[in-house]
Amino acid sequence: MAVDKGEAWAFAGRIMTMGDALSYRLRRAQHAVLQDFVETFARLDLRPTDFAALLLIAGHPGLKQSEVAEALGIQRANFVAVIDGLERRRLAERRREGSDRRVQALFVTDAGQALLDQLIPVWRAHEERLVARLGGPAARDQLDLLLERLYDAPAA
Amino acid sequence: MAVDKGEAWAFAGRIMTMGDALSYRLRRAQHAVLQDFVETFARLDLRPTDFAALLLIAGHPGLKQSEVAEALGIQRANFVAVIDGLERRRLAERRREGSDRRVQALFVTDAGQALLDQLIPVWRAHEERLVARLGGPAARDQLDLLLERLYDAPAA
DNA sequence: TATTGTTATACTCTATAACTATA
DNA sequence: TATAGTTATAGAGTATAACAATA
Repeated sequence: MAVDKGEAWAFAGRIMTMGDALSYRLRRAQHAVLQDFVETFARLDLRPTDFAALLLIAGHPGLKQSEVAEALGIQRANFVAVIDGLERRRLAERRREGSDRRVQALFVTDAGQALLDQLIPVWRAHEERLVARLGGPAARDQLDLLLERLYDAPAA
Repeated sequence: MAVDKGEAWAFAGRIMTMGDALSYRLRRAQHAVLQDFVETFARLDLRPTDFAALLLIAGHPGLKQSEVAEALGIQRANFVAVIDGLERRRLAERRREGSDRRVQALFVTDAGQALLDQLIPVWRAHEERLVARLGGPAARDQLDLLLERLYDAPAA
């Protein structure tokens, strides 16, 4: 491809669009993966955040709401509706049990644990579908590494 | 894969959380990159979609609204506000010029082109910042390849 | 009938400020 | 004063239905 002259936004001989942007590819990939996830869990009426919260609380019983929210990367204010929903469905529960009566300690109920036991294989299948698209476990590990560099790196 | 008993959600001997999920890493990475992008362009009051639209129209003058919307991956209904904004600021314009009087052909104005000429280096700097985080151009190419596999692949 | 641009609407996610009860 | 949880609210981004003009 030649072509240029005059148009300073052309680079290395070709017209640039956001298709050349990493942010664009990330957005497309994230959207595709999210769709697969949502479709996988839709029939169970569980959104990604619900599942992530259940999984985290099951692995670390007694975590505070604000700790779970932070680990999930959402505002504690926005986590209230999430835990409200899980509690209403009797999948998780809040308990004021420490000496500090401000904190809500979180636990997964037996029903929540039973649901998780069902869901883990479904999630694993979802992950394996993605690994297959990527070309195998080695490719997945490579992708994990690269993605981590993007968000672990100091903000420039 | 052995290990299980009782807690079926523990796998390979460790507690699983969404931190092990590809969707989670993608979300984090996409968020980090988007933040860098937004901060880079914030002082110019240009959001990612504005920039992407300008760039695309500049490279392909006369595109229809619906074509730009589709290329950008947004609904044509939601693109109306985007092009409204660009037109109000005299960066792009709509023209009914074909034989089909339903279509709006889009063009970048001189002011829009001048802004783009300023913006391209800023965008390039943003991309180079990301490449540096990734570890170099080879890593970026590798990431591009992997991301494309995620969204180009048939939906399973 | 079908399509282009448009309007209206709704739903999710995210972000912020301010309140309450505790500490 | 400060903190945990909560409420309310506002802004993006996204998705769908329906309409007018035109084909």
